[in-house]
Amino acid sequence: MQDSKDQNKAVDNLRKRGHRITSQRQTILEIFAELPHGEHLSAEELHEKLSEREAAVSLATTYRTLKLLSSLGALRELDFAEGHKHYELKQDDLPHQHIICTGCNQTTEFEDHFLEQAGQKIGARYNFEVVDAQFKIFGLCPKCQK
Amino acid sequence: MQDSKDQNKAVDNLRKRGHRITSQRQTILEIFAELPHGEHLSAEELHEKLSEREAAVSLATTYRTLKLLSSLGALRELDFAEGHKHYELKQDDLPHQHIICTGCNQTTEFEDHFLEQAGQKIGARYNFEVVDAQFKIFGLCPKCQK
DNA sequence: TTTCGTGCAAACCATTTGCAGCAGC
DNA sequence: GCTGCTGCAAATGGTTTGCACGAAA
Repeated sequence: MQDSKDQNKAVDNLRKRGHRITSQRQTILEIFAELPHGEHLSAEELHEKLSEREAAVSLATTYRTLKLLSSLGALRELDFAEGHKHYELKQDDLPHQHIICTGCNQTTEFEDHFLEQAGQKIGARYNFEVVDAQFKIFGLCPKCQK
Repeated sequence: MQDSKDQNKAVDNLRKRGHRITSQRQTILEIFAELPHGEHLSAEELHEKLSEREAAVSLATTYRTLKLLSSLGALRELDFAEGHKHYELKQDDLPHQHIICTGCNQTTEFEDHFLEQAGQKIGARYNFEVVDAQFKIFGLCPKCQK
C-alpha cells in the first residue's frame, strides 16, 4: 500500500541518521500512514489517537517526534493560521496544496500541476535548495458566504 | 505615495464598519505604511517600534489591532513556521509570495504572475470567495547549503 | 554498556481576556 | 453621554525543557 511505503522510508531515514527506532516513533508513523490522504493532525489530535491505543505516548514525546520527523522530511508541517500546527505524511507524488475557509476552518486539498513545478523553478531562480513548497488559498467556502 | 494610499483605505474600512479611528490604530497603520515593501513585523517587533515613539501602545492593544486589521483585510497575516506570526500591509498590486530559508530564517519576497492568478482560478473551481493566496517555498539559501 | 529517548511536571512564550477608566463620535 | 477602545495584569494554550529512569543498539 501507498502509505506504508512512505512509512518505511521514514524509518530508513531515522536509522540512516543515527536515530533509534522506538515503539513510540513507529506507532506515530503508523497512525500517519493509516490516515486517509488529505487529512492531517495537530499534536493534540495525534496524542488523542495515541491514547486510544494500548501503546500510549506522552504529549512531550508526541511533540518531540513530530519535530524530529518534520526535520527529517518525513512529515510536512502545515500552518493554517489557527494557533497550532498540523502534520501530514510527506508523499511527494500526491497533491498537498490547500484551500482554507476562514469561516469554518475547513481545509480542502487540491492539486495543480503547474504549482508542483513552480516551487522548484522559483527556488532555482534564487539558488535555493527547495525542501517544500506550499500554496494556500484563504477565502470563504460556499456555505460561509451567506 | 503608494503606501499611504493603502493606509487611507484601511482607515476608510475601519470607519465603514463602525470601528473608531483611535490614535493607536493610526500610529500602527503609519508604521506599516512607512515599512519598506517586502518587510513584515511580528506583534513584538511592532510593539517595540511603537515604544520608540512618544505615542506608545500597549502590547494588548497591539495584538488586538493586528487582529482587527487583518480581519478587515488591511493587513496580511504571514506564518513562517517559527512560532509567531508576521504582518504586512496588504497591497494587492504588489508581489507578496515568500521563499524562506529554514536555516537562517531569512525570507525573500518574489512575484510570479502565474501565481497571482492561480489563487483566483483555483478558488473559482471550488466556488470560494478568495480573500488571499500565499505561496511559500521552504528550503536552504545558498549560504546555508554549506 | 553506552547513549539516546521517554515520561513527568514545571517552565516558556506568544497571544487572549476581564475589568475599570478613558476617549471617539 | 453612550459605547467602544485601551492599559494593566492575570490567565490561557500550545509547545518546550530539565531531569531521572528505561530501552535501543
